[in-house]
Amino acid sequence: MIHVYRRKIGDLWCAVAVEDEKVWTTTFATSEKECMQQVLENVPYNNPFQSEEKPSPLAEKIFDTLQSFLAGGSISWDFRFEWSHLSKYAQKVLECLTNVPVGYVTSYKALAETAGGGPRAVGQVMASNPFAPLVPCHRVIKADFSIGGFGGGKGSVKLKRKLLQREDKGFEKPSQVKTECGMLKVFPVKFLRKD
DNA sequence: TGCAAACCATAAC
DNA sequence: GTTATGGTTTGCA
Repeated sequence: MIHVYRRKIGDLWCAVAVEDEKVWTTTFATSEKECMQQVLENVPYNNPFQSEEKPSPLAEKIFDTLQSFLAGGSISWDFRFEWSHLSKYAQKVLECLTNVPVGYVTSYKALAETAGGGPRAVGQVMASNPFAPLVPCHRVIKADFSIGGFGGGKGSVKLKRKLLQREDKGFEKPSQVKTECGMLKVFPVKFLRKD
């Protein structure tokens, strides 16, 4: 049985779906309705699930993590994602992405160069990212440093920008990080085009 | 700038 | 097997 929980953290709604010690999906949105809708989309359709008020210890831990993340902190990865049902390629892209630090962004292109495939394929993976925002899909932008798209409704691109600006650590120069697939280029949040 | 064509993994037929 | 579809990129006017 999969259990779904929700909570309002700051000005955002967050929700998680967990089963035993595994995390199926996490998500966030500006409204409770959107948020719940997104979680349900990521739970395999014929799996039984139930929605509950009182968080399990694991859910509690994830909410704590989300809270510190939304306050601008980094994430501790001491829980297990259930992503074995995702394609090999998707797993690879998501794994690479987890290495992008707070205060930096990367591009669809750079991610494609490291994880394989093409920029649009990377976009596909982002669009169906089951672990937002823990797997930081909001830190992926277009190669020209414009903001790019973002899942989940209308004002969501604005939300993406807001999240990134909240994460800005004042870094000045591009860098690269090590991933299981090789080096990945990352850029300071500052590089982002204002528009 | 703005538009068309190439790009690559998936989902739907 | 084939076609359509993106959170894209590039080239060329």
